[in-house]
Order: sequence, then structure tokens, then C-alpha cells
Amino acid sequence: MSVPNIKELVDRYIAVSFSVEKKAASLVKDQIGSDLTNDQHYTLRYINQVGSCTSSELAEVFDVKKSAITAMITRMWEKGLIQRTRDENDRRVVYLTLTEKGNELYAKTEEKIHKLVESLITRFDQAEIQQFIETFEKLNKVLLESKDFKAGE
Amino acid sequence: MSVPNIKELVDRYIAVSFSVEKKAASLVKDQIGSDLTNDQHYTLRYINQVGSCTSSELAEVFDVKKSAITAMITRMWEKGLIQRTRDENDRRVVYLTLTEKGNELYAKTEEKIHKLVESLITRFDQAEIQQFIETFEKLNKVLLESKDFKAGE
DNA sequence: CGTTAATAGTTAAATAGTTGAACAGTTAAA
DNA sequence: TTTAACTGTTCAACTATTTAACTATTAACG
Repeated sequence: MSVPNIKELVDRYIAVSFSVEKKAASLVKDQIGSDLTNDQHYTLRYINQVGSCTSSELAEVFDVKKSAITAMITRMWEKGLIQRTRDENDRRVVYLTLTEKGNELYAKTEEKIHKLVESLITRFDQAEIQQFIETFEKLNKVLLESKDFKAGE
Repeated sequence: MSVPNIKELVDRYIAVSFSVEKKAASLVKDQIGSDLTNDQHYTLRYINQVGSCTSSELAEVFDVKKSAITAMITRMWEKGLIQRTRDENDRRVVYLTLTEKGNELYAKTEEKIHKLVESLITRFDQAEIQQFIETFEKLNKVLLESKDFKAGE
């Protein structure tokens, strides 16, 4: 058992990734659920990070169709969290930015999530969690390449 | 930068876990999307693993309300994938099992997901992926404890 | 130039998943 | 035996998603 075969590793990965995803989503929701959905928080997070972006860009990042983004952005726009600004040079393009209210709500919810994640990862050895995140980031890159491969064939 | 502080690790974890989740969900869906949703596949997977379970148990595992489970199970029952059997001793309880069709569809989709995950993790050093999964499993335990803590306070 | 392509985003209908509250039926406790 | 607890369902409301059709705009090129 000290050298698990590939099949066992695959099984364990599928099981644990599903379980962690469900539990983490539930904990995040407990923190921010009354103000925002998890997806809406991640949308605020992304726009806050890049400053300004388009629907197409979000669709790419979230790996969903543009119409799904339109629907979500409209809901957030109705809550006054997001601003839509037409590009004057290319009038097809709409830039999405956070409003003051959007920024404030993001900061508030992000603080809660930060505390949550911190309370989790400080229960690990620092070297272990660092290695874990590095492999996780590698996996993220591998997934990105898989997507390109898929699109290219 | 060789010794990142906690805040940086937390930031990186939040970003990468979100990104991986989105991309993985998308790839899984590409494999099984026409027959089942991702959640439905995971439900088949769980029931296949334990043989038989109840709605309450699924609600616990999936961390959602029982009414959400009822809705999903009903959809899968309409497709002939799941059987509902009342417990004769405690007639409140309904046991959920896979039908023949459910088993076959599970096997078919699981094979695809297996191949997908295998193609991903074989791109890592075996020791690295093994360590990664072990930490992931630890995280899963920590999350379970966090849930208990939350419920207990 | 003018027609045709491609692009950015929206709309609308359909489906899946989710919550919360009310409810039925059943079992356990007092 | 009445009351409380539990299992599962129904319903209304909502978010997220896809597909297909559509508008408006820009780019390509003959």
C-alpha cells in the first residue's frame, strides 16, 4: 500500500475533490450567503482583481456561455454592485467594473472568506500547505492545457 | 518569496481552488454531459459505493437540504436510474438503490471520468501527486470537523 | 465603396439545483 | 395516548446554466 497504483490514486482524487468542493462551498456560503451567492462573490473577486473586464472574458474564465454571464451580471447590476460602461471606440464592448457598493461588499465578504480559509490552512504544517498549493497551481495549468487540447482537436 | 506568509497562501488557495473547480467541472461535463449532470453522476457514484442509502444521508453528504435531494432523485428516478424502496420496519424511510440501467450508466460515465483524471494525474511525479492527495484528504477531514464545530456552537 | 463575416452582448425558453416553509405519515417519548 | 421528533415530499421562489435566435457593431475583402 506504500506505492498505490494509478487506479487507486484516481479513485481517491475523484472522491476527495468532490467531497472537499461540496463542503467548502457550504462553508463559504455560511459566511457570505445572505448577501451574495458563491458565484457572485467570485465574480466580484475577479473584477476587483483585474479592475475592469468584459462579459466574454468572464465567460472564458468561468468556462460558461456568455448568456450565463449576462444573466448573473444583470442580477448583480440590479443590486447596484456592478457598473456597465460601453466602449466608445468599439461600441459592441461593455466594460464591467465594481461600483462603490460592490467594492464594499466584496471587501466585507472577502474578509470572512479569508478568515475561514486561514482557520483551515493554519491547521497544516506550513511546508505541507505550501507544497499542496504549488501542486494545486500546477494542476490548474495542466487543466488549462487540457482545455486548449480539447478545443484544438 | 521562498517563505510566503499566511495571507499570500490564503489568497493563492482561494484563487486556485476556484479556478480548478471551474475547469474540472467543465471537463467532466464534456465527458458525461449528454447522459447525466455532474451532480447526478456523483449521486450515482455515491449510491454505487454504499449500495443503498436514504435521502437524509445524501443531504448530509452533499451538504444540501433534503428537498434538494428529493428533486434530484425524482429526476433520476424518472430516467429509470434509481429505485425507491420503503423500509417495512420504519415506513418513514425510503432506501435508494441503483437500477440495472443506473449501474450501467454509472459504469460508462465513470470510465470516462477515470480516463480523464488519469490523463491529468499521470502528468505529475507519482510522489508529488500522492502527497497532494494525502494533504487533500487531510483537508477533507478538517472541513468535516469545521462543519461539526459550526453545528455545535 | 458595399456586401459579407465575424464579434460582443442580449433575450427567451427550457432545465437543474437550491432554499424555506408547510405538510403527511410514521415512530418515539412523556 | 397525547405530544414530540423524524423522513420524506410538495410548492413557490430563486440562481445558474445552455441553446438558439437576435441586435448592433466592426472587420474583411473584392
